[in-house]
Amino acid sequence: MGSTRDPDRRDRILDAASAVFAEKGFAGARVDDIADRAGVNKAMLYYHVGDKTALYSAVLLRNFERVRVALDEALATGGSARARLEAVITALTRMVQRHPDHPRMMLREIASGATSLEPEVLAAMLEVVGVVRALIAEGTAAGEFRAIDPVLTHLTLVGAVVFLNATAPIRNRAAALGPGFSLPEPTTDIARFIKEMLLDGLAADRKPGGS
Amino acid sequence: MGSTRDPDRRDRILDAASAVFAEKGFAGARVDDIADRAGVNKAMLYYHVGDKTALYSAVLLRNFERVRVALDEALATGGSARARLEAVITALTRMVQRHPDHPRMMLREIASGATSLEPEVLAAMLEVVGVVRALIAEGTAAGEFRAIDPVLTHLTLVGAVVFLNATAPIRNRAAALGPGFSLPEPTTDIARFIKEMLLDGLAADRKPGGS
DNA sequence: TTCCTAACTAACTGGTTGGTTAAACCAACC
DNA sequence: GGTTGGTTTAACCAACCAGTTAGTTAGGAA
Repeated sequence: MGSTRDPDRRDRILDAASAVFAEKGFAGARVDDIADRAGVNKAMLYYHVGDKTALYSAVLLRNFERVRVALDEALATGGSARARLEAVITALTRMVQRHPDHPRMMLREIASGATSLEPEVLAAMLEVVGVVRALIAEGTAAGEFRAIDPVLTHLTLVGAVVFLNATAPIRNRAAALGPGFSLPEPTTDIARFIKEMLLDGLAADRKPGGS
Repeated sequence: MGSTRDPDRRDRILDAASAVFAEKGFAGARVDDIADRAGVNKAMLYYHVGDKTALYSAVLLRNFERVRVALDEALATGGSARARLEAVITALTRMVQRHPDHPRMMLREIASGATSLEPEVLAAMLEVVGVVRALIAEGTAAGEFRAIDPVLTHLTLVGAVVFLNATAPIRNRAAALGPGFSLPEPTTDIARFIKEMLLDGLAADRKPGGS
């Protein structure tokens, strides 16, 4: 039976937890803080979701599901592998900007070696990785992309999207320190940059033989 | 005056702190744990370095200095901007693999928005960024690189190096879960991949008109 | 009305943790 | 052999924090 008082209390709890975990990390997050932001008594977190680790896993699972849905939509646009890859980059960029909590949490997970990531969450992540990997492999097979490692390519892509967006606060702080460093880019600019960079490379003259 | 017993006790403390901060993050790190790993009494940390935040900043400052030196060496090899950029990528990759603590700490800093990064540390970081940024700008001016945002390019580059290396543990865990996912790459492979990817792009056919 | 159960709360607990302190130690110099 | 001053230690403490618990509220069923 759902709550008689507030049916989506669990969602509000997960929202608050996502924000706090992203901001402070697992160890830095205070359960009382999460409860306060969610506007509920702390014991309710334990009643509705579970302990701190269960809360953490629940947040990651929900957030990965969001990404998976967004990627499925991007792939559904059809077209060439390149066109779909561009759609994926756009979707990822929009996702990262609309729900910045998720990449922030994952950055910390990567830093810690994902030692505490539950198998369930790991599986959700691999599902997302698989989508992009398959797309790149398909593009390579179709002759659209160079023969290139699909997993490393996927990581470079995600790394670029996450880095360019997640470093925005640090760049703003840098801009405040010294002049001529600021880079307040609009959403579309970052996505466009990544597409150009990854697809066409940095070199002005492309060497065809340079496998 | 330095310690009469052990002149590099401070270095040993910083080494231990670096390892623990990288593994657990600032909030997750236990001062007692750092002291144990350094093989000293906890009070020695406060005597030689300072409190937990001072310890953290001292570690980052030392680690950034290492990166700066490595980049200076890479730039000193001379040659075209492209050649020097390749040297930089090699140096960064080697650096990340030899001292993985630093990128792990910085990943967490990026995740938290660098709100707790002291100005002194921020300046050390900007110095490193400036080196690569200048090199890219020079290459663009010389016609070697396309006209492209140097800071975003730098971030993409660093993001790729860090991501491809820092995700190794998570990929190994993934490989243990499902078959056909593993990617145990040797050092040089990752550096070569990044060079090809960033310089020549992903596309099999480069479109010259693509801005 | 009475009883039952899910939802909720305030207050507490037991363990942890960053930081301190007073005393001890030790090498050098007089 | 005594003194000085940097170095080291064990023990301690106050604050903090995840998790629990005893008890309350409200709505629906009998």
